[in-house]
Amino acid sequence: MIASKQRILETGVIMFARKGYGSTGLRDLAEQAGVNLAMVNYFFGSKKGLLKVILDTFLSGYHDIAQQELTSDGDIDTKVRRFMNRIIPYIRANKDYFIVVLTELPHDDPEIIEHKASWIRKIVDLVQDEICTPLSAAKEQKITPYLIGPVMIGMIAMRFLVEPIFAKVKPVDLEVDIHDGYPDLIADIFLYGIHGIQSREGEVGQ
Amino acid sequence: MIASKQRILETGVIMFARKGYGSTGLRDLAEQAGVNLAMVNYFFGSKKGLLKVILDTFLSGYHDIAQQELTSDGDIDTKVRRFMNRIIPYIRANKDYFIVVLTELPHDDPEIIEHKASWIRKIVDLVQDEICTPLSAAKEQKITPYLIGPVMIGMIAMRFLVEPIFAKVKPVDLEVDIHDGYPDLIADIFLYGIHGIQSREGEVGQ
DNA sequence: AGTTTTTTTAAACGTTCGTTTAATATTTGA
DNA sequence: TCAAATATTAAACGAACGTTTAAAAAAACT
Repeated sequence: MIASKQRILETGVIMFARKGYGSTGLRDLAEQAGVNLAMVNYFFGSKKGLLKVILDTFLSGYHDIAQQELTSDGDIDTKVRRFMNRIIPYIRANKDYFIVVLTELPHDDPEIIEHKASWIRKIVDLVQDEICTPLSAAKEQKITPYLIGPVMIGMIAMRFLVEPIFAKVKPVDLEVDIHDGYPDLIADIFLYGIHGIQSREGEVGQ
Repeated sequence: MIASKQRILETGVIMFARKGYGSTGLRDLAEQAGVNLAMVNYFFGSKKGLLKVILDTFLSGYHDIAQQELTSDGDIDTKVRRFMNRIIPYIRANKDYFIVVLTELPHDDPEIIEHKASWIRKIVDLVQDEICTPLSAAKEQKITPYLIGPVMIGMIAMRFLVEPIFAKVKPVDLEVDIHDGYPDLIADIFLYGIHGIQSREGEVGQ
């Protein structure tokens, strides 16, 4: 990719994540990227076009990982653990992309809502086919991807959404919490939780 | 509260949630609320002042619930279950507030970052004192509120963040997934998960 | 080398932005 | 009932917005 276009994309991700899409001005962005104002529209058509590329870039990468790790061999535990061990480093390496995607996810701009919906649809289908259906086959039907999907992603995701504000709150470094075994730890919490509610009739604890 | 002020607040929550703070214009907002443009600055000082009130309103309610349900009697399981049974209906009843808070959480506007940080600090301390410390006392130290907090909130929260886009994706009604036992279900997944990783030496599954 | 295509620039377009002002209407309280 | 405080209005402020244009510079190609 042309250096200027690349610089605009990178700067866009950073600024949209830190200031929000609507609060980021194109003059500000162009200056930070070291390019002329008109280059944004030249390469991306519009401000919204830049946002679309950012969303597509992250979500296609996310979908690729889900596709690879959820559809290949193994039982549910193996798949979940494999998925977590790839998706968490991916998100961690693309924190600002992730923040832009999550903060723009609920907004209802008709031009970009289709972009998001088409990706989400694919990912929901993957979780349905590879996790929910096998789970429901083993036990009685009760878990849908619309229920389990957000729970699983939420366990992973919220950390990165609150990290910028945690940085202002927590005295020490936050990275130490994400050690080598972190993806396995999250996978274990999730799997113990899912298997727990599937196997019991009574109550947990007390 | 004065009717006009109330209407501006309610409309602000809805529009910030649907379009984003930065992409919402004050003229648009005033017209939707049925008030004069100047009333926003009259009652809230500035656009940013309106956002601060929205953040404070939701986060103070959130903190009150955490305070009440986490500091009163009971073991960890009881506290978590009690908390979930109050916080999920609270978020559900204030979906748009919640979306505004979450989507504005990572942004670094110095004027409002202190508002967010002071609330987050209090909530982190609660989770630390009431959940992490008792957990770590029972077993060896390894869980911090910065690790467990986002996991717990994420399990609850992500649903409401993706709900607007799910509505475009899922053919049927999403509300059916949130039945009466939903908070207990989430609490169970969380508690089975936490107790699972605390009690094992080996691996879960396969 | 000369030609075509692509990239970059400076300037201006019209619009919308958040905010302020000063005058008017309404409500409040003595 | 009349003065004081509060609420509401229309209009305007300058600044910033996203976008477009036309010309210049650079790169690619023949």
